[in-house]
Amino acid sequence: MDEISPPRPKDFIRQIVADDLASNKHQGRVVTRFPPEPNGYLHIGHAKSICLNFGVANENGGVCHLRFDDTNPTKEEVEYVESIKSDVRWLGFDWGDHLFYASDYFDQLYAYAVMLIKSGKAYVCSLPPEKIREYRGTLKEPGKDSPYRERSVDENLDLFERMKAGEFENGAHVLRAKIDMASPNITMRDPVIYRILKKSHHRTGDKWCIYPMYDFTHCLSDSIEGVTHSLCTLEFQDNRALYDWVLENLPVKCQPRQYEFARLNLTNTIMSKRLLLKLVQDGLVDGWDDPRMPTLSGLRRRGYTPKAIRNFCERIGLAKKNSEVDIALLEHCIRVDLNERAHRVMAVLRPLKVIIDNYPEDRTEDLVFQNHPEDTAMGTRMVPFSRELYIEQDDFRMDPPKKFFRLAPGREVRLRYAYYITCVNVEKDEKTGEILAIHCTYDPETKGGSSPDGRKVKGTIHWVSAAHALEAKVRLYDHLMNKPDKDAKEEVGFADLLNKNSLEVLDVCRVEPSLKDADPGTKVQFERLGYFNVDPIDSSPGKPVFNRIVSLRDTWAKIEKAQKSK
RNA sequence: UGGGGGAUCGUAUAGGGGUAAUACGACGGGUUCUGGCCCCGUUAACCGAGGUUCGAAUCCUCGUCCCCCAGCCA
Repeated sequence: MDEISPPRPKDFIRQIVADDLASNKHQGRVVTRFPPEPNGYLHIGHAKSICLNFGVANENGGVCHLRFDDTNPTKEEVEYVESIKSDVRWLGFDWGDHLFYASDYFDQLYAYAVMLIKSGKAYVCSLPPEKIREYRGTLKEPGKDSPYRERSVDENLDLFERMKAGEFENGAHVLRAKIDMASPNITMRDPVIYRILKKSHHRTGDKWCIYPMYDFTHCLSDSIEGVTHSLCTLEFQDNRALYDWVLENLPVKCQPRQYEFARLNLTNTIMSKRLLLKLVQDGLVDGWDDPRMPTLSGLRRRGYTPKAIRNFCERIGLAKKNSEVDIALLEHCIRVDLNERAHRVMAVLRPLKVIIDNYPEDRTEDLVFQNHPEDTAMGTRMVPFSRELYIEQDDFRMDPPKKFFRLAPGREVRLRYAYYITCVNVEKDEKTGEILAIHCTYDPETKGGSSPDGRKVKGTIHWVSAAHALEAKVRLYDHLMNKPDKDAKEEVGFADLLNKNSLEVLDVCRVEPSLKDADPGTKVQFERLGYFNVDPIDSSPGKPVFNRIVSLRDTWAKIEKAQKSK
């Protein structure tokens, strides 16, 4: 019998959904929604919400709607709508026919607002913005009633109608719910539900000059769509009272329930739309899809796969506690995915010339390489070998430290899938002492990488044939932000946190010739180095540019670091 | 301190009265034609004080600390 691993314990949201299903609370339906505002690009934090909402629906035979919360035309653009749709699709989710826009409901929303006025539960307030703020009170002190609070239903109806007709300027009047100016929950102190915004909307054009506020729109949109579980982040906990109030005071068909979970925070990462925008605007990154950005478009360009991101979102868990996930987990997830799927190839990032003295000058051999050492189904390929090669500068030391298993004067190592070579001489610039080339001899008996006499070599290094290698540009990415020092005496600002070394461009790397025509978006493992993506934008035919997605775990680097700190 | 929330290994999550578990990380070892992958092991936590109970991370009481709310943003 197969071992069945125990199912991962359900998070609190999934427990609620399961309980509701068990008690038949929503007649067996599960309807969720992912409700982005089209005012920016999606990032890894949104991925958490997307995976949750679509995940919960998919797991329970339900549906998840994609609904744009487009109630503020001053901030929203079609460009964002399109990028959001393609990012959600890329992540691997399908909303089917369930694509909605809050703006589709503007007529209904207006009608609902009129109902509220008629039942005496909403009024037009003509206080200017700063007075509204003043009347709202503070955290400790209750607010006081607006002088316009007791306007007659007829006057309210007339004014609201005229607001809609465009008779007033921005800010002249607003429609407010009449709830309780003394409520300890500030959200309930007669919240504004409609405001005048003389701005054309990316979907409704100039039809409207009044637009509903989030609190009024969201719950009603959920209700109109028959959403059962409305999942949002923690900062909306106070808003839930208003969400429920609106639905309870209007003749709606169904009452969805709102549940809140903690948003994702990641170490070494900023997630705020404002700061992300600042990075772009200040030219600190290359754009929204800079491979260092936590945006889905940035991660995609970096080379992260949807599968890895989904897996990550599954593993971070879900709770109501504010937390910060270690970015090492994200990196772990992409390594797991690519370890399984990426072809292994040879690339030398910082080339050091090696000359095999006893290898014929005019000879070239094609050697057999595994595309994936653990998956023979991925096949083999031929890689040329010749007298002059490049190896990694890091793989040679004049004076090897302890535990250094690579090449050094007199040492023998294996060239992966090729021959054993022994370093016999080092060519240096007489003036600067710079190493120009390494002279080695090879053992013809070790072709393919193993010796008939069974002798062992400690190290295996990667290489490319100098004459055959392709010159390529490679970008090494590191975390965009440094981790804040918890022991720091003073609060450090955004600028101090920026990692100045988040990008290193290597212009003259040498990669094996098979990479010449790699398609944009191809993900490979440069053996012993890391996983790399063929940049979809800067690569051109025959001239791939590689983005490092993530390095391989590097045990030697740790050993060396430990040695140096002694 | 008006209201709403939250506190479990370094980090993120399980555990809903009965042996505090899993993953990432860190550390050590095995294996190895990648110092990768894989395998094994070690490390390490219930915010505090009372109470209820044979037994409390879990239930109760009182504290402490952290987060959110005073947009005509979402």
